[in-house]
Amino acid sequence: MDQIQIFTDYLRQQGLKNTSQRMVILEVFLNSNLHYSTEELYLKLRKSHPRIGYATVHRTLKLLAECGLASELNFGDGQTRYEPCRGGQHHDHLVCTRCGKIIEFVEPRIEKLQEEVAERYGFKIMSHRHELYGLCSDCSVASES
Amino acid sequence: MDQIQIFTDYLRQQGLKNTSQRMVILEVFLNSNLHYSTEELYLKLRKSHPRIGYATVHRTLKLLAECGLASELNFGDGQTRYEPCRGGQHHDHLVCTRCGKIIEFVEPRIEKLQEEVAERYGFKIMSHRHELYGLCSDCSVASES
DNA sequence: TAAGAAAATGAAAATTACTTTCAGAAAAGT
DNA sequence: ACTTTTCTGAAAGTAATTTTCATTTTCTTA
Ligand SMILES: [Mn+2]
Ligand SMILES: [Mn+2]
Ligand SMILES: [Zn+2]
Ligand SMILES: [Zn+2]
Repeated sequence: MDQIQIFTDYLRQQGLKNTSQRMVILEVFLNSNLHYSTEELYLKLRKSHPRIGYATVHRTLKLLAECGLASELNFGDGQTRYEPCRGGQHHDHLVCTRCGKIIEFVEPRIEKLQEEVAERYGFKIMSHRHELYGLCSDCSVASES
Repeated sequence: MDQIQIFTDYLRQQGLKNTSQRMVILEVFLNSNLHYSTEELYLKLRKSHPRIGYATVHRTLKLLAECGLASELNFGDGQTRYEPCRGGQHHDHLVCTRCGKIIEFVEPRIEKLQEEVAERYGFKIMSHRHELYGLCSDCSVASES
C-alpha cells in the first residue's frame, strides 16, 4: 500500500477530510530527502502553492507524524524537523554542529544493545533518539588552523 | 577540588562576580538528583529564597553548563532540563512517557559502537544524546487492561 | 445534484519557553 | 571609602508553535 493510500485511509478512519492542501503537502514532503522544519517546508511549498498557509503545513506534518508517515526530529536548534518514514530501515543521525550537515547511520548492534538495556530495567521501548553531534569530515579539515 | 571551588574559580577566571544568589542556586542544584527544568528549579528555590528571580536561575544554570558542572538535557517536552555532572561516569536516559520517570543507564558497548560509527564517516563526535522513550516497569503493568 | 452537517483553511492572535533590557544594587580592586 | 564593573529582578522582547475564528470546502444524505 502506498503512502498516499495510507494517508487517505488514516484520514477517513479518523473522520477527517481529504483536502487538496493535504495532498500537495504530502507529495512535496515525500519527494524530498531532507529533514525539513515546518518553516522550511512552508517556504518551499509557497513557491508552487502560494495560497497554502503556515498553519496548514504545520497541522499536516503533525497528522503525518500521527499516522506514521513522518518522524519528528529535534537536533537542538530549537526547530522541530520532519523526515519521511519510508517503512525501510530505521536510522539515526550524525549532526555537524558547524555546517549543519546531517548524516544517517544504521547500526543494528546498537539497536540490539539498547533493547538489552531496556530489559535490564523492565522498560518497554516505544521510540528512541540517538544523535551524535560534532564535526563532519569536511568541517574537521576546515577547522585545523 | 569540590564543585563550589570549581565554580568560584570559573567565575574569577571569567571576570565574573561571586554572588549569594549564584551560591544558593548551585547548592540547591547540586543537592538534588533530579533533572530540573529552569522553571522547576526556580519554583523550588522560591520556597526558601523568594527574592531570587527566574532570570537569575536561568543565567546561573547556563553558567553551570558552561563550566562543566551541569549538563543540558532535552527530552522532547519543550523544556530544557539540567542535571549535575558529578564527574563520574557518563550516562544516558530511559524516559517513561506515561509517568515521566527518568532512569539513567550506562552501556560502554554502545559508547564504543557509536565511536565506530563516527569513524566510518570521518566524523568527530563532540557530544551525543541517546534516549529511550516508552513505559517504565510500573507503567507497563498499569496499562495492561 | 442540492442541501446540510462537519471539518478545514488561512490570517491573526495567543501561548510558551527562553532571552534580553535596564535601572538600581552588590561585589571587588584600589 | 571610592570607583568601576558586574549582577539582579521585573518587565519587555523573541521565536517557534499552537489556537482561534470567520469563511470555505468536503462529504454524506436525500
Ligand atoms: Mn534522517
Ligand atoms: Mn541523568
Ligand atoms: Zn560540517
Ligand atoms: Zn512510568
